[in-house]
Amino acid sequence: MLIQKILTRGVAEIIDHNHLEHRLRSGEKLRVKLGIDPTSPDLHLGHTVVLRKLRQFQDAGHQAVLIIGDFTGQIGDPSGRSETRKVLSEKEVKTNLRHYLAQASKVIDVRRAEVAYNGRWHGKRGVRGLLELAKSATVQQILKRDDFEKRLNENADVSVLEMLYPLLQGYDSVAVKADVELGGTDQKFNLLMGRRVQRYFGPAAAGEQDVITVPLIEGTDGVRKMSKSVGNYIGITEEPQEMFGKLMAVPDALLTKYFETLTDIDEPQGMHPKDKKLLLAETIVGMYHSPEKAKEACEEFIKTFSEGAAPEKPKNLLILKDMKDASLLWIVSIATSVSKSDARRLINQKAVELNGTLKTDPRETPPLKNGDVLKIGKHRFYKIEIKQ
RNA sequence: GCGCAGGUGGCAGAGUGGACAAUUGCACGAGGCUGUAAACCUCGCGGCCUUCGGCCUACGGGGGUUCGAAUCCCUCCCUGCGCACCA
Repeated sequence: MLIQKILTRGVAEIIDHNHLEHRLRSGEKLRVKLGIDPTSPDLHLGHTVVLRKLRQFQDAGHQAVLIIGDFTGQIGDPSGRSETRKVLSEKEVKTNLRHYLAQASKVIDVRRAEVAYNGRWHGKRGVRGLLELAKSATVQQILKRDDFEKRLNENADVSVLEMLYPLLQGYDSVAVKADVELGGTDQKFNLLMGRRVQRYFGPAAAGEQDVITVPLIEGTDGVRKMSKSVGNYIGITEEPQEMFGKLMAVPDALLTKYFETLTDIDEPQGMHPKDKKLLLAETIVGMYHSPEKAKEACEEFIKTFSEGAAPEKPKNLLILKDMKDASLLWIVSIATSVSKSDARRLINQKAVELNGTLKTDPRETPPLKNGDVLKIGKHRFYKIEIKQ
């Protein structure tokens, strides 16, 4: 049952499927590798897809091995888009990791996972080791990577460092003797490179790893992959209310995928899309907070958006006592942390309401008192709190 | 190193001495319609203001020409292409 789930649910591709299935059924304890990125300490739902897969392996008694790319992270990973990534110090990597693990623990059992910094082996191997590693693949093979090929065709640059990356990452598999490696579909090339590198280092490795790729999920815009930089993500530490709201804003087309990759329940059939989404949102919020909070968030959501009432627990806006005479413009600007010009536009566009009354004069200095509710746009509510 | 072509707002991409805070598309924001979905329609989208208007800062960095520069000149930095090696 669990084996079946591992092999099918939320899976994009398995290489080599038969081999892996055989090993899973053999009862062997497998070492399952997952590389994590020390540059982004904040996890969003997109990250959980692969973590959930790892969790399934843990539940089946296998050993999770998390690889922290501290070494590669410190050199600065230019892969992916053109923007050069910032280089992280050792300290930053450590801090990020702490946050990462704390958040990941909502999905996997961190205590039972092995955590390894790849600096531990790459640091020792030195230039000689690097050159040895460089022999494990040909330039042609490396350039087959879609991303590289595309960029070459577009005359965008591909650095030598980037070409080395798949190999360095692949060597991690040798170092930790990985039996299986997990990753998003975007990682397929690198994961396969791990197999090649393992083959090259032969006896030192435990054989070639099997590879499971999981789908990348689109973010709240429904188009681009969920990512922090695009801003279409749903963070797993977000407040229940916010998380719920974001999930409800996701386009319907994503429902099936979200149910499959982000939850353990199956998408209900014949239900109104909105109700499916409510179920989805409640389920997911329940997973990262608690069923009670999820229920609360759901009720709150229906109340505020379906019925248009003010929420129970809006974001608080603190106002100092001597600022009580502040203009509406100023208040809106502070609340939304947007420029005054933008705030002015919002007011002009009839997006600002105070206690349910439309406010259109930026210069007005509304008499504020504790508990007043400021509404900006459709879904931003702020509760006024006068502080001494 | 030499030659050529470029570097414009979050991105793409116009503009090539005054009418440019800069056409347009995407993204984004607000309003409408809805199910805070999609699609669609309208408006907005550098900053600041006493806003049918005014001011400031901006077109890779610096300097210059001019009444006036994103637009011309010099210089520096960056990118791509070609040449130079293989021939």
